[in-house]
Amino acid sequence: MNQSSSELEPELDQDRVFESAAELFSILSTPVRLKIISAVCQEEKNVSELLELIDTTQPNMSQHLGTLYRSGILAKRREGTQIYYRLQSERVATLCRAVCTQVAIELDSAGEVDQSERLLPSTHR
Amino acid sequence: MNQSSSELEPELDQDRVFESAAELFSILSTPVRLKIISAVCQEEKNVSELLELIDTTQPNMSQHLGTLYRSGILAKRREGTQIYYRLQSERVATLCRAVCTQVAIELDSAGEVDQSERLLPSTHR
DNA sequence: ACCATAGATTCGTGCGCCTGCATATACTGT
DNA sequence: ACAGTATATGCAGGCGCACGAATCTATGGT
Repeated sequence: MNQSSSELEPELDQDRVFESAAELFSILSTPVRLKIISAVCQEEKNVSELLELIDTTQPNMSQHLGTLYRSGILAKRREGTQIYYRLQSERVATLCRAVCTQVAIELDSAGEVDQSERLLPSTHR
Repeated sequence: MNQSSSELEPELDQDRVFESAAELFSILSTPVRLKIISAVCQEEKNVSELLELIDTTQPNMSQHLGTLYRSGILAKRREGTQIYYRLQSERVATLCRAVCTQVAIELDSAGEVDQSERLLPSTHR
């Protein structure tokens, strides 16, 4: 029943950890946001530049940027009328890179790979 | 406009990668499912055992197990009336472990750590 | 064959989130 | 001060999903 790693930390903390982790995963569960993270991964970009890279409306972009900013994943910097967003959490960047790389490999080798080791099947459901 | 890593792979694939990755993140965006993964991380468990560990109803548990099974994250094995679930995708396990460990560290050191490096703020709004 | 138990499925409800549209704010140049 | 561009915000529609309650299916024991 007690599966916490340390007896000093009650399992109540376990719940909070899972909730926070789930929250983070939830923020990353949108293709647009993943594209944004990927776009600002190397260098900061302003909203207009992001709009050229990612196919969405400006208000929608702004909304997603706001979500990523409030969650602490992105940071922003004003320069005149433009606002540049950059990656704040390097951990998230690493996470996204790792997952996207894996998924890319899985997708690339379509059905050639053993089903039992697929990270995510192409036909989900 | 063209930001794909290799010119052999059109950016269309990029979209599919992000979509699949987002789908995976979406599956992991629920505390209950993270708890399930954590529970079967070491050894397989049947539904009753999982119900003792995780506070939810039986139908709800079955639903989440179905989602995790269809997505290829879990595998199941029948033994009499009981059905044992185990981890199918070791990559997902590694992913969850890494993230949960990080989040745990962040939560553990509450406000003692530099805000600029938080994986996820505790007050996410 | 019957009953009990383990687990899955169905249905309905409510909430949150993504999206599009319209509008508002902020800064620059003249 | 005004016009124009860049970005943010408010609002309403719609879809998906998590949850609860009831029901169905399957297996084992007697």
